[in-house]
Formats: sequence, structure tokens, C-alpha cells
Amino acid sequence: MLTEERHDRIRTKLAADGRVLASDLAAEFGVSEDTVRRDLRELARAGACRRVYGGALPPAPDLGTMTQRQEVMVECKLKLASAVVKLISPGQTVFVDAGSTNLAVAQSLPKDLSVTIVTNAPAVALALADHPLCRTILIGGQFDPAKGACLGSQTVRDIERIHADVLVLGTCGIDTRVGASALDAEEAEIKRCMVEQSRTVIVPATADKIGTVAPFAVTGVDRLDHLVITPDVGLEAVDAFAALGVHVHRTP
Amino acid sequence: MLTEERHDRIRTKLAADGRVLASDLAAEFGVSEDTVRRDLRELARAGACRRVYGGALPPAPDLGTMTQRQEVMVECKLKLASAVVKLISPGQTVFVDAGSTNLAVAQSLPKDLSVTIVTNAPAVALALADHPLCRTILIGGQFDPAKGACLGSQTVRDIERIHADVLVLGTCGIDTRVGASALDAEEAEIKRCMVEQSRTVIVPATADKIGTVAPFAVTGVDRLDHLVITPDVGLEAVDAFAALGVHVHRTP
DNA sequence: GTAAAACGTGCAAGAATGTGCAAAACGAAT
DNA sequence: ATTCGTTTTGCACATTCTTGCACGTTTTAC
Repeated sequence: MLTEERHDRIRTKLAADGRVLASDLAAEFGVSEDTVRRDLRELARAGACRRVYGGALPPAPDLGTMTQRQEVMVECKLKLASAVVKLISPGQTVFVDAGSTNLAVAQSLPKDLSVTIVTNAPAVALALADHPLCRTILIGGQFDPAKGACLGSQTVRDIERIHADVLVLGTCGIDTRVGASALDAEEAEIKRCMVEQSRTVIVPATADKIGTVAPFAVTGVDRLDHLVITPDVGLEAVDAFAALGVHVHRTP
Repeated sequence: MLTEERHDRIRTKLAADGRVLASDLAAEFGVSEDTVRRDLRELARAGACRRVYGGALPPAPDLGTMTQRQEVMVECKLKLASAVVKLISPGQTVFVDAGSTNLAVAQSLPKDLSVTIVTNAPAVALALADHPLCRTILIGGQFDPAKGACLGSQTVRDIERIHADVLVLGTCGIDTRVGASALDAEEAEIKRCMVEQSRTVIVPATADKIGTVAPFAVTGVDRLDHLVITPDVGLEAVDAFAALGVHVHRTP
């Protein structure tokens, strides 16, 4: 049995059964489990499967990206979110960008806070469904499942019609020199547009994003007003942003 | 049984039954209750459920209106939905109106069907996030939490820019003389607009809506092409609609 | 108020996995 | 045919992960 033959049969079995067990494959192919594990490792590296304890599963079992992202660092993001909502005052109009942290912001919004939320993320709008005092404007457009947000020219046009007091900006990377940046050109365009239309910009960021630069620039540090971070961010980074005029808030 | 498989089945069971018992799950999976508790703990940490004494419940107990409506007549709506998706052909552009039945339609859409879905309901867009072949256009506007949809003049304007092959119309009442009607003026306006921009109109309706007239008219019977109903609708009603040129489909 | 059921925690056994390494198989060039 | 280098494979050992059990605590029911 050739290596590639095994790979092919594993792919087929995975598509047919929705899962494979390392022990089964070893018995079926008449090779050791070590070899099967090597196969699975390579297939996983190629994106053909996800390795789990005992075998492997298809790459996208549930909701691919959005649900997955929501599952990591939940408590961390909730803390960021509750710090962010403290910066929002009654009566304001707030742009809420897409992203799992910003979804947490929407969920953490006090029910007695009367604000207008403008967002291009359907999940954010749904999360605000039980906030009776909250007026929610959803910006439409072509829906990008990977980002969980609406992108495209129509979205940009609609955003340009709105002037907000505050923007809660999601970001893929934030750096003292480059500022905020995104992984995707379309996404960056939307974010740039939101920055343009907002008076104040708040960026919640987990430690892994500090000092990171993504390919597409969104805005320089000079346009950022508040940076909300977790306590595990180094103090030197905090000072660096503070020196550039950014108000840095650390969650407890 | 792999860990993630258990998690997945717990999620499914939770969505289907609205609750799970630790003892049931342990028996069903053939593992100890300790393991089930561990699973539930992880799912709860990921926000997929709330742990309660004896088992677990879905994370959002009562999201006001939308979630509540979803819980009633689930299997009935799923049957309607699977009948509706059979009327959709590859390559078509489909308006999907708001409403719990239409959300079921989106969820029941085959993953290998390549279509463009246009909707003003954020939940529908989110449900289509894991359909790689499905292009989703979300119509924005002011989000109405009670309806789970975007309403308002901007929504109307955006809908008027799109011409669809098919409309899956949600309705509050449908009658042989009055046609489809809605409980709300804004809502009716949106629906009217969608009918205007679509070539074919499909109306899935549960038995309680047949013969009902809501205050605000949407469209006459002459513009309805397909009526998808449950078997508990009387035959005389079926014949009445059929006599007016509507194709009536009964789910088994 | 008491008993039973459910729960959390720590722990140990067993299974699965990663890593390093050597033998075997294979191909190419001499 | 032989030799050298590469790839594949299986094995040994340390590590990690999962799971069930014991025991003390909390919650529920009667």
C-alpha cells in the first residue's frame, strides 16, 4: 500500500463517515498506528482533516470560523467587553465592527443603556435583539461567512452615510508604529471607512494582537483614542501606546 | 466515540429537545456521568450551553420573541422547509423573508446547492455561513428585534435594486380572497416590495395561518405560485387555492 | 431535617501521541 | 552489480490526554 493511496482512502473514508479512527485505519491498511498518525498529520497540514484524540474529523464540522473563534478565550473577551461598554455613554451612536470580541461587547451592553448601534455583523444585531432601549442599524451588503460580516461596496456606501460618536474597532493586529491592521483588503476598507466616520475610536485587543502587524493597514495610532487590553500585556507596550496619546485601559 | 463527536451530539440534542440530562447522555454514549459532566463543562465554557442541576440547557433561555417562536412546532417547520428547498434550483437568486419558518428553510438548504440568497433577516445570513456555495446578500436597515428583520425605507430601497427568481415569503395569514397579509405595516411594506421584485413566490404556511387575515395586505392570491402546507390542513382549503392557480404542496 | 442524587476535585490506569532512531525499501548514479 | 542518499516504516521511550473511581461537598426532594 503506497502512502498516497492511504491518503486517498483516508480522505474518502472521512468524507463518507465523517470521521476516522487511527486504530481502524491501522488495521485496515495493515500498517502500524504510527504510520497512520503520520498520514493524518500530513493530511491535517494540508487542511484535509482536523486531528483529534483517537483519530481525525473533517476540517469544518460546525460553523468553520466564527463559532470556532468564539470558543477561544471567552472569559478574556468578556472582560474586555465589559471594560469597553464602560466607555460608552447613553444617547451615543456607536459603530460596532465585526469580530468575536465585538460580539461580546454587544452581549455585554447594559440593558438599561439607551444607544444607537450601527453594525455590519448580523450576529451583533441579533445579540441586541433583547435590548429594548437599543436602536440597531444593520449595514447590509455581501455577507462574508468567514468574517461574519457584510463587506463590499454597498456596505461602504451605507457606512459613509452615518456619522457615529464612537467606533468599537476589531483588529487583527495593532502596533505602535503601524497602528491597526487587518488580514483582508475588503475588511480593512470597511474598517477604514468606519474610522473615518467616527469621532472616537476604541480598540479592544487581546495580548496576541499587540505588536502584530497584519498585511492591510486600517489606521494610524494617532486616530486611536482608547486601547482596551488584558493584564497579560507587557507594561512597556502599555507605556509605548500611552506615550503616543492613546488612553490605555487594562482589565483586572 | 470521540470527544468532539459527543460534544456535537450534545449540541444537536440540546437544539432539538431544548435540554439534556447528564444521566441520559451517559447511557446513550456508554460513558460515565463524570465524562458527560466534563463535556458539559467544556461546552458551557464555550458558551454552547448553561449547566443546571441534572444536565444542561441552551445558552439563551428566552431571547424574547425570536427564539421562543422557534421552539414551537420545530419538526413541523423543518418539514415545510425541506419541501420548500426542493422548489429551489441551482443558480437561482432567492429572496428569503424573515420568520422562523424561513430560517428553517435557510438551515435546510442543501450544502451542495449553489444559489444566491438575499435576505433582510440576520439570522438567515448567519445560518448560511457554513454553506460554501451559497452567496448571501444581507439587506440592511433598521433592525426590528421583535421581527428579527431589518425594516425601514433604506431596506425597501435596497430590495428594489434586486430582481430575484424566487421569493420565500413568510406570512402571518393567508386566505383565498385576501391573499397574504402581515401584522405590521412596515413588515407588509417590505414583503410587498419583495413580491414585486420576484418572478416566483413560494409561501410556506402552517395550518393555523390558512384562512387567517392579518390587518395589512401583502399581495393577492394571483401573485402566489407555490403554497407549501402541512397535512393537517383541510382538503377543501387545498382545493380552493388550487382552483385559483396556486400549486399546493403538502408535506408528508 | 434527612436521605438521595448530583457535583467538584484529585488521582491513577490506560490509551493515544510525539520524538528520536535504526532498519528496510527504493531509486539513481557509478 | 554495487554504492550512496533518500524515503518509508516500525519500535522504544517519554509525554500528554482521556476516563473512571473515590471521597467530600452541594443541591434537591420528601
